[in-house]
Amino acid sequence: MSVRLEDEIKQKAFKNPYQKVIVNVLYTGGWMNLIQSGYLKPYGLSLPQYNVLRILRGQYPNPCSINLIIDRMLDKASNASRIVDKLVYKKLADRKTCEKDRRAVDVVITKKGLDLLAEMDKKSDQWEEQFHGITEKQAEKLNELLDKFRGSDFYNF
Amino acid sequence: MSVRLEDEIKQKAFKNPYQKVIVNVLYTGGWMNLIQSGYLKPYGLSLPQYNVLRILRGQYPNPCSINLIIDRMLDKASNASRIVDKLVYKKLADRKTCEKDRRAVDVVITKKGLDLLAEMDKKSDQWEEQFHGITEKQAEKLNELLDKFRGSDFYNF
DNA sequence: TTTATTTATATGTATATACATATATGTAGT
DNA sequence: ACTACATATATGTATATACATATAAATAAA
Repeated sequence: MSVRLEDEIKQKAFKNPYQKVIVNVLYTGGWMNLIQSGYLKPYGLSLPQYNVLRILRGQYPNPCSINLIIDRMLDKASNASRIVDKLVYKKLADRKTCEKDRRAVDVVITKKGLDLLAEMDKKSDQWEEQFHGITEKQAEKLNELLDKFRGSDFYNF
Repeated sequence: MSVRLEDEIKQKAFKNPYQKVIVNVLYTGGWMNLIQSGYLKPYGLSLPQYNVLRILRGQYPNPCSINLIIDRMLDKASNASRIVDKLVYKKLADRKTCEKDRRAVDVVITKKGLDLLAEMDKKSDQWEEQFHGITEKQAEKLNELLDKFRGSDFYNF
């Protein structure tokens, strides 16, 4: 039941292992997104909406500014305010102008939002088990290699 | 100059290494996309457009059907035909109805498309070196772990 | 042959990202 | 106070994905 990447994308082979890492990381990310979407769908949330909602819960009962949300988001988003729009529309979050700095907004998760996340938490362990195809030691090694791989960041090509 | 994921996304810690792998893969993918976009931008191509163009070159001088393109694409796209639209508009590809099966289309890369890719090839080695922060052996190990990680696919939650 | 089903592609809609720019408020320099 | 600049957020545009559905051609069934 092994799933070799070369098979899945029907490519002969890679020029070198680095090329394969590039494709492999993107492919694995896409695969995870698919699974994650399946998990989120019954709750009517997109992945970015879910992530922002969890960021809001992380600060609760304190408010988040849009900048704080952007800071915490994985994929830098210039549209955090539009994602918050959706959450506010669904009444999962409240937004009002910040008293101290009237340029900023205070975004807070609502009771409805907290309840929804609590509901989702019940299934999250079960969901995460899909990703336990490797041992804990291997997962640590994988993280170490990914971190090191990104370390090349400073080339700044 | 190490770039620990916990620092970058300002999170305390992860519950377990599996959770970190999930975030790490997505984060690394986003990081790669950023770098890749920087590389593609001067040529006026988006990443999907670039990938499809390379698929077309891979078949040249034979034509590709939309289905073949979808098959070869990393991230299954229901909109391969719209990406081809853009390439045709930029005269990087030609599209015409297939003679043998008039439901299908024959998509072929143009001379202009081949020239563009040739131009880009010159810089691709230089670009890929950004991803050589690990040794070749480590890259192989990384691939092995990612493959194994995805092996859990069959849970089908 | 007529009808039904499958297949290949295209299109419409909602949501998302990336990028540029607009707007309003805050802050610093003079 | 006045001006210049920085900051926080919002908005517009182009492109992309995911999903559902439409259209037309091919194939199978009757």
